[in-house]
Amino acid sequence: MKTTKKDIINAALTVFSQKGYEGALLRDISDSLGITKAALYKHYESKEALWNTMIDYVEEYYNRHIGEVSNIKIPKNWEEFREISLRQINFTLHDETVKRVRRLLTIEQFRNERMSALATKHFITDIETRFTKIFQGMTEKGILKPTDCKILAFQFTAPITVLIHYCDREPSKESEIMDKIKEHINQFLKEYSNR
Amino acid sequence: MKTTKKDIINAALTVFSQKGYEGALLRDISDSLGITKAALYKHYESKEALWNTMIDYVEEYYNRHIGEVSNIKIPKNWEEFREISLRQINFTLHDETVKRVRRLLTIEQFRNERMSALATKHFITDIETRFTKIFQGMTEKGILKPTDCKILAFQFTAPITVLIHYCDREPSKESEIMDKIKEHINQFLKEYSNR
DNA sequence: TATTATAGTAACCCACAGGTAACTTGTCAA
DNA sequence: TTGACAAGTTACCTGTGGGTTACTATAATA
Repeated sequence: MKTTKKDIINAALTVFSQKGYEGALLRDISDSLGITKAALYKHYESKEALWNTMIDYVEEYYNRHIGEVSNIKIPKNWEEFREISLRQINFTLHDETVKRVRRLLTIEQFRNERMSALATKHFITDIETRFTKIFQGMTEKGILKPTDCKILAFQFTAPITVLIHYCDREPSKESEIMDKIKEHINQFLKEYSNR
Repeated sequence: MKTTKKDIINAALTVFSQKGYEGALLRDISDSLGITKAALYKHYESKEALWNTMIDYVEEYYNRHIGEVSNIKIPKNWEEFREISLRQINFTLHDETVKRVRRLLTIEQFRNERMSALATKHFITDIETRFTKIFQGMTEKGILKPTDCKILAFQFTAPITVLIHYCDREPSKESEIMDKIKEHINQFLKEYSNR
């Protein structure tokens, strides 16, 4: 059974997201696939080329699973809003690929323009856009009284973003972090529902 | 004029915060001081030792300038609260050492326990503690009606933290990021003042 | 003035990472 | 059956980064 390009990309993502570009060795990647370093060169002409192809993959994966904004479901009430939010948080927090991408963006965001742009898209723009749409939809349905949905979306999501980073850093504290996320959501609902 | 240990630490912080531990070369550090790599070994026995000493310095600098919690001023009204907040944000955003420390923590937080703990302290715990005290003080003064000050502090500071990271990543967008920070503060004040 | 410690230099060593070359093996189509 | 290609291996080259050594210059002190 031969190693596919995709296998290599996955292995690369795992290693790069743990050690960063400089720290990651081609040997780490090849070892984890049970092949030799030289075999990698049958698929990618250099470490740099492997890196770039991996970023393409990462970008595409991310857009497909998280950035996608065309099929957003507008909750019918605040309870459903909570459920949808928690479901998305759980996915983001536990999907292995998404986790690796997040680590990668975090540690490599200052190394090149592309990573920097992706980090902003991932950590700020896309979530904000998504929740802005949700809040706008809820306003239309009369569940939320008219406000600036964009700033509201940012205030709702940013604390969650911070806590997700926290969880990436110290996974052993996941349960208390989840509590804090729920507390934040509760407080938010208390403030904005029924008004 | 001889190179002092402090000079070296500062140069090290600059280089490490730009390239990370692996990416930083002793040559980068020595060059920026106008000395040779070998001269560094008169002061520090290894790259690792230099790194560790630098972290000590970073920790101490941070505690002295930001973590310090004994002399917190409680604002007399919401307008003063805004001023105090903005002053602190401006310091955090522009102090060169603090900026470097933040970059360092960001890119190295997954590499060792010490950095991880420091990152959590820096990005979450300390700011939360500071603003919890401020909100408690304001509650006592009757400016803020009694609530859970801790969660409130978190909800106030986390969005700012996210935007500060954004600004580190894309400094050219500083002015619009500052606008967003101000918008967040305005919205927050609208929500919590006069109630 | 001689001594000694400190901070510096140039030149080197060694381990090792990225990358290449030459050879092998397995699979599949003609 | 065989030729061709893809994917693998071992052994090697080369640059380079961390670290050492032996030597020098300077400034303070006995």
